[in-house]
Amino acid sequence: MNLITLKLLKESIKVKKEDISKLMVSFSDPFRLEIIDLMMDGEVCVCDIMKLTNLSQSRISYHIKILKEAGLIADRQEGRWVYYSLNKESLLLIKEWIFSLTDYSSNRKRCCE
Amino acid sequence: MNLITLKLLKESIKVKKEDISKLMVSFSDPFRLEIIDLMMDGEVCVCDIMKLTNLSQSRISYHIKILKEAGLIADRQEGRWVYYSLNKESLLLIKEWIFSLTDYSSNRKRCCE
DNA sequence: ATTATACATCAAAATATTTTGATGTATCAA
DNA sequence: TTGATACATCAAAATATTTTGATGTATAAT
Repeated sequence: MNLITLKLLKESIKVKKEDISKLMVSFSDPFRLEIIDLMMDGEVCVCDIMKLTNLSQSRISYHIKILKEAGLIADRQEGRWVYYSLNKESLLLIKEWIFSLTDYSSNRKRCCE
Repeated sequence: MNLITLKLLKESIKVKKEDISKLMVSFSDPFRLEIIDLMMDGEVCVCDIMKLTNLSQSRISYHIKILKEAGLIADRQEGRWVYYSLNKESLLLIKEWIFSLTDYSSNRKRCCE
């Protein structure tokens, strides 16, 4: 079974483990966390990230691509610039998943038999 | 700067990006999510996981090791069996981090300049 | 003592991810 | 229309992760 049950306030929803793990891959690299951290203060372009970190342009574009493919960030082009920002919907999905982990994981010994 | 600021209800704490990313690596693989999912119902031994999934013993031990090194799970030996369970402290750390992501990430355009 | 079970660990192979430097495309300014 | 800027993409190399099958260690049952 490759689904995870998120037990939320009102209802249970099922989410594919692959979707969760793909989102989590976003957070599994310190450089991506750095980029995400910058986005918490608002939109950033690749050039902002270049100024604020020591990462090369293509390296940043690569990590941005990972984040985008996971659905974690949105982009908006304005002339030559592309502004990236965190996608609140996917953040909420993660939040709900973490909630179900922390709120429902039992203290029961021996789950099986 | 390799620290992340978690802005919590009462205080701000700083957490190393490497610690967060290591925890997040735990969730970045569907097989580990499967194992974590099983642990939500209580303690499991490797043999339980073998029965409930199609993973080989050494493969499970490998993933368990990743989870353990990230600090996500605790273990308890009882005779020949080792029982693994989720470590609530690290789950809370993740929860707090996700909170700071969702609650404080701004809608502000252009973070820089 | 011998054998079986539960699990860890190891080295090699298989895969996947990340980095680098180069090149390509679009936008804009002179 | 030439040159510069912002960024994406590419292929190759560098690295890291994952899987496999074998072997090792402890515990326990016979």
